[in-house]
Amino acid sequence: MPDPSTRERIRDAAIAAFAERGFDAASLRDIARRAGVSAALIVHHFGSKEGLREECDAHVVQTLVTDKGRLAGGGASAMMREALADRQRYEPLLDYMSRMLTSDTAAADDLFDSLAAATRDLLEQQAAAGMMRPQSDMDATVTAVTLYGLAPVLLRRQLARSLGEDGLTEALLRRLTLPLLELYTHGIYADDRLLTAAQDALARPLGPPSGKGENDPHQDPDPPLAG
Amino acid sequence: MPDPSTRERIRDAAIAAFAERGFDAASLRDIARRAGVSAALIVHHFGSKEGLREECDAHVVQTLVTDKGRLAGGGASAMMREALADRQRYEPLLDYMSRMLTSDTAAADDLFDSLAAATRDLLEQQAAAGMMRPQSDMDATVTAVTLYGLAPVLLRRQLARSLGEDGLTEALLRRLTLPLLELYTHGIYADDRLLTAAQDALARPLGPPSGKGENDPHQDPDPPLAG
DNA sequence: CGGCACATTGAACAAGTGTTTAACCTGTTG
DNA sequence: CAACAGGTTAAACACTTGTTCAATGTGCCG
Repeated sequence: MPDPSTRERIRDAAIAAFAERGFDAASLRDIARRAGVSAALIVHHFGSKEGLREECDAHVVQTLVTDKGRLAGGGASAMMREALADRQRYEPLLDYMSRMLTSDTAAADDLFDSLAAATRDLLEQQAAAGMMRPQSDMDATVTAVTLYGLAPVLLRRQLARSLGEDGLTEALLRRLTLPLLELYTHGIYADDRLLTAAQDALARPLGPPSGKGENDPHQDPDPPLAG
Repeated sequence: MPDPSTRERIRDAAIAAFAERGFDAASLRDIARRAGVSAALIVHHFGSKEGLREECDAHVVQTLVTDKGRLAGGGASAMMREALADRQRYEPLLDYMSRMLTSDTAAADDLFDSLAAATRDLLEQQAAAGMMRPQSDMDATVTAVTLYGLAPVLLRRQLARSLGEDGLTEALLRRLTLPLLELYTHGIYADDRLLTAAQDALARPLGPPSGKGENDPHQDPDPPLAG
């Protein structure tokens, strides 16, 4: 590719800096040093640090979502495949994305909506192909599956550390493939006990705690951790 | 409870400030104002802002994990149950926890390890009771289930927005209960196609992409999003 | 060449940062 | 009472922050 314009160099340096240290902690002078320019030039080009952020947000969203229609086809898997293939280039983007998704900016909402839409496309496609069990609440399923797909990215540090790997390596992702596909194919529970109990509990009119306490699934909003 | 000591007032104000605006963005003067003291007093009591952070980290971890043995018994569900019951008090803690888990501090690692350990206890307990299907890689399952349990907390803003709720309301958690329990009980897929394909792919020695591209599960590190 | 637009810069600015210092107040102890 | 210890503070310090300003280059058009 031709040598990037100064604007682009600044933008990429900013993305890297924001990804590494966060928006507040990354200073204009730090970004300027990375890009080999002066701090004043950044303001000249982007108006303000906030303007720079908006441009970075937009660019990251476009690169991750819109660009080359990555999501339209293969879902987030294509994204991650590329991320693995060219890790050095994509790592800042994933860091940036994580920071974005936990912030409350309009760009974060756009990004999440795009990801959720891609997830919905994929699931509906699979449902149409008869690969999916009928879902009682498709919107909730789509949102949950999107959340679950993002969790390994947001918590990749803990994920890697917990399984003794160094970052989101291919070995780590290989290792996760089967357990996750098993979960999505058969679940982890051997019978319907918890599910039917929860169905019963939810069928009751909502009211005060039943008093059964610990074992009342109605009060168990976090089945994954609590069963 | 008796009126809290000045130290505790400062610590709680700091937790709220850090949770709301992040460690860097929350200034000592801001925290001081919330606690009704001077900035100098904070340094007097905690040595430095970093010292204050460490004490906040430790206190949050203890409150969420150790205190009253919440996790030992009911897993994160007990935690969330309390969080719902006394939302105003626990919201800062959840915000703080989210920020902590995505930072790279020792306290974050401790917290995650505690959560993972609690998850492991629960799963092993359920396995012993014959409630669980046999898992091919228990460590990976434990880590994944822990990640998935945290995802709704870390992304609670997007979760709520996506399903048209205002925060982690009880209605939202009720709505998620069945879809998630269905997932954990039956999975979402109707047959073994994807799973067996992945098993085959992983059984092959690792090498270059098979050329099948989009449908090669070996290259699909993110089943939840990509199927 | 002159002139104009634009990229680029170092220096300065006001505001805010964490931290230090010296003092003040308020008890308690001898 | 005096002396001390500790909680508490306002003020100052050195520093960094985002931003502004005036100036210097640089290339293009007439």
